[in-house]
Amino acid sequence: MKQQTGPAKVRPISGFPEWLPSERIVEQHFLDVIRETFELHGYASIRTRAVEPIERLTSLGEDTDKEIYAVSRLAGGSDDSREPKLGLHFDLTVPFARYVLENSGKLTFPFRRYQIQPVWRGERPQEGRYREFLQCDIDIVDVGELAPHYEAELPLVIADAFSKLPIGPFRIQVNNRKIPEGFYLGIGLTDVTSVLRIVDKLDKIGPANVSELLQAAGATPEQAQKCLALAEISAPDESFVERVNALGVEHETLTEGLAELAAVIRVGAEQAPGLMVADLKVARGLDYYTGTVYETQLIGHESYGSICSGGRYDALASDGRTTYPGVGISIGLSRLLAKIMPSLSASRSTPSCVLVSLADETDRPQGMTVAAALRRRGIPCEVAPVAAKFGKQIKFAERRGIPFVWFPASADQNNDSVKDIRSGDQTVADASSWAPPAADLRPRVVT
RNA sequence: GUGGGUGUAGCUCAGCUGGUAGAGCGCCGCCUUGUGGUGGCGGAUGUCGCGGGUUCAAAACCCGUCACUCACCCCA
Repeated sequence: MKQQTGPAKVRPISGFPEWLPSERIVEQHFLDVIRETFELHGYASIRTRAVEPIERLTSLGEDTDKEIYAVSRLAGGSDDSREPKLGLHFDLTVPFARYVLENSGKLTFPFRRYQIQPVWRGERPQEGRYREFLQCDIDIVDVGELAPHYEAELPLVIADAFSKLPIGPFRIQVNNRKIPEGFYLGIGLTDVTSVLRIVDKLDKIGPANVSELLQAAGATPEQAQKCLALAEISAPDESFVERVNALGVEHETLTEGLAELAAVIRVGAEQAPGLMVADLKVARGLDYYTGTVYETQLIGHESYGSICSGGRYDALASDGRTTYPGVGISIGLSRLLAKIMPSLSASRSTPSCVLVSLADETDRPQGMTVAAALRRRGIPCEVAPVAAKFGKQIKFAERRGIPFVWFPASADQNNDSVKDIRSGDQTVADASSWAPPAADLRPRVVT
């Protein structure tokens, strides 16, 4: 047996990102804003377990199962074989659909909920693509029928949240699955999924390559041309309907999709001009979507992909007798932050606003009393780790970005005083009444 | 899963055709005998990813392996 000389070297695990304290402050700010906004719009919070029976996760599409992380006891023996095999959820919509079925008798419909949790996908990581990441999800489900106006509501909620965050300009692209589906069927292409998948690459590989791939998949040059013509349609208003009609393809599903998308875009144009764009190439990977689909890109970072996606699903939650159609959209918070974190920072790496200094270790009780008085009034603070030269204690605060150092009264100073170490200003202060400027109370996100 | 790139100090990296490790930043101490930031002086830190091979000699060359990373696939 080989002798272990020391602990194994610690290493990051690819695809499982972790933030430093100052970055986590930024993330928490985003979480606070998103949560407040969701609640402002009346969404109730739920949390679901991390695992679902693998069967439930895989019943939705062929592509998903290879991404699922299985969960089992390390020492699981034969007595475990009766339990369902478990997997970590890869999104929040599937667990939510299960939760609705399980609690349908206790929920009131239409039910609107938000859910902020990690999800797991066993993919090869890349920039902005992780194996564990945070999603912030809102969904609305109803019994039997779901009013179409909800499909316009969700992007407006997202826009409200994003407008309060330092992420720059963004655009929500909306499409309706029925449009490409009806269109492809209308021109005689029956493998809708494959065609969608190819057309989805348009931005990345260009029209010529898309055409080539389509023809390799069995389309005629004319069919490929039509697909491209449809995919290239994009409009901030209902004008896309005429442009589609001008292509001269007729199909019942297409007509339905056009009407539905037009309704969503109309509301968007009224309530939030410039936010939504009808973009007929948007496809969305997950195949449980049946109508409206959303993607969101940061303007100027289009090739980064979508940072917030979702859509309408009519058949995801069904117990055989009753169906609960829903519509949802999810912020890929980890992906969003990965892109913009380099341009952001926290004003300090700790919540502490004040460091209470100690002239001598015997003064610690006095320092703790000062700290308690500050905390009673909501001022985050901590007492110096050791009594040291004041210069060292100031440096301790400075390295963490703590803006104030408190000096308790001493033999040569009758009063407590507090120093703003950024300006150097020091004033006499009383722990029962002094307060920092509001802007300094909590760490801020700065751009 | 497939293909490319990279692994040297806490961080960013240098290290030529082999001669057993360096810089900047950061960190610590002192100048500064209880109020920091600038400046000066001094200091600590590496299984050179891991295992094997070639060689008198390997961070360097060869083989393997692992990790990270980029692209494909797919997606937030």
